[in-house]
Amino acid sequence: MITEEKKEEKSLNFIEEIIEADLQAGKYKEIITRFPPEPNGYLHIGHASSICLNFGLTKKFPGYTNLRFDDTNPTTEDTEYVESIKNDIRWMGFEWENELYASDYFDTLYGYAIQLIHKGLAYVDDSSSEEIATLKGTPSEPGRNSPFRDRSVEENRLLFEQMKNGTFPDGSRTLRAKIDMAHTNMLMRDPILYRIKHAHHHRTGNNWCIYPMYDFAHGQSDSIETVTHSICTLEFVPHRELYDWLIEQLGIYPSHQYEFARRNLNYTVTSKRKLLQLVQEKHVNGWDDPRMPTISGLRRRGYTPASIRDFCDRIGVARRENMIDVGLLEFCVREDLNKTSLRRMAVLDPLKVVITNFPEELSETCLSENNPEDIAAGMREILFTREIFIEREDFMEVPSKKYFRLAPGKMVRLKGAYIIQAESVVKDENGEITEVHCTYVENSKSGQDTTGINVKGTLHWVSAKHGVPVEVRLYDRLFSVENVASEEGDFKDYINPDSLNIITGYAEPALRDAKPGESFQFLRKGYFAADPDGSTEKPVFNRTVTLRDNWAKAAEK
RNA sequence: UGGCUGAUGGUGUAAUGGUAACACAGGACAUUUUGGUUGUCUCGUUCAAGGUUCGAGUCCUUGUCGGCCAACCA
Repeated sequence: MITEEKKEEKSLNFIEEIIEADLQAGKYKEIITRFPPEPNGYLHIGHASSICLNFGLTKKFPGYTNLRFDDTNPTTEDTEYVESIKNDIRWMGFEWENELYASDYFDTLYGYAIQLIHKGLAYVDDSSSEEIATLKGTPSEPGRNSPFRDRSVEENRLLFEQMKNGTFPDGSRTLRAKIDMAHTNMLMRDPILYRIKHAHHHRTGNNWCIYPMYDFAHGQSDSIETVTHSICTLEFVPHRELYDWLIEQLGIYPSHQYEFARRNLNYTVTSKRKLLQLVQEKHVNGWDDPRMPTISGLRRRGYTPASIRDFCDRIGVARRENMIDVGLLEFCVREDLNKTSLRRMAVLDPLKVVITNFPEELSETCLSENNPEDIAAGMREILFTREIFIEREDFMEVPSKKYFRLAPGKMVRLKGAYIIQAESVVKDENGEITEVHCTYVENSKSGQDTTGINVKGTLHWVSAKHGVPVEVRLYDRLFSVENVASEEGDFKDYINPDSLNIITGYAEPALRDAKPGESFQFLRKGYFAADPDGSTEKPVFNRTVTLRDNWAKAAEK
């Protein structure tokens, strides 16, 4: 038997297993999932995981996925967020079946509330929020009944109607489910279903002054949409009991809730509250600042949809607490960009090199591949001149052992051009090296080298005559500690002060035509994406990620 | 003092009572006109103690440790 390679099928995650079992049991012919963001902020890498899960499920199994905005809290929500969320999901490469809003169901939800009142399962409570909290008890002590718990159905109906009609001020009354104030699950101790908020809603305007709480909107919306598998994160586990209770009492379509563990990334915060704070207090330049873990930030940073999807796929789905190394995300984008991005040369920290035996006026055409991973990307022309820039770190007057870049008397190859040898250095009054004088080796031109000389180092370079200045934004992680949430004190104390370093470098002229969003590999330096702030006169590039750098690792030791 | 939930290399995820695997990270070598890429090799793991079983990461018991739950947020 020579070939027995049945492609190892990737094992299913626990949610896929549930779905497969449901499908096989004939419980459903197709499945319906939903991605339910609240439009109160921008989507981040954590949402990406949920998006890939929910949309991925209905790519793998028959069915579809809805986009539903969980817009039940008018004071925090805005259409700006709605638009950005839609844009980000599409950019990620997913399309929803229906665009829906919890606010579209306000009438239905109101009807559901009336039903509960008639069944004697809901009552209007006049208690203040403090009183409600006091009577709630604690996880280990039972709560006590509200004095308003035993109002008649008729009285409740009337009061709830008045709540709806705007008779009462904010906070003066709530509608509560009548369940059990001694329940071991705190959420079952007569949860609030409706609260009064005289606030403008981004979609329903001033039509309503009462708004349903999450627990009275989410499961009901799932049910209205006949969502089969309602997937959320672990902190909603205690809500499931209430989710099921409401569906049962209302006698509506039984959607089911399944929970997975939120993905945590080290050196990163993904709390919307904290991200909002970073934006509002201008620690970053907006939601799409390339240091932000938002989808829009990652996009501007140069991350590709494929790399983010690959990342989500690799980290998987489970129910245990986790802390994922942000290095994996970087690996994913390197892997993607390595295959697709065009190579260009840019010197970020220039040191002038004069090739003393090269003619002053000559601009010699050299060829270099656009992408060694993709022959079809072809070659491009670059101009070689007597004066060029190399990276300052690529020259050492007194080289350390194993350093095989440029040093006095040493030879290196200039990528796509000639082999040069360093002869002497020019220094300023501070002893700082300002120029390196070299000679080039005749007949050593790239592709036509007949010298037989073997050099270990190959450097990137830019012609001093033809190079164009570019602004380069070097990003580093936004936080200097691995687990920001577990640190004492204010999370902002752990912001990395060096998360952004703006420099001016010299790049080959082709980079002037980079379109915003386009990604390049700057040879030996990393992947860089053109930023919309740039122009033909002054291109701007964001460093997505550095290349792997074994030399830097070795040099550290 | 309660309820819910979880525990597999440094990290993440598999193994569905039958050889603990895959990826990332780390290390070594080879290849390379990017100290990139690629290839080969290497490193190291079932929370603990009992029990059931021919056989336990998986089942049972007890314990230990972690996470979540007392917003008119979602």
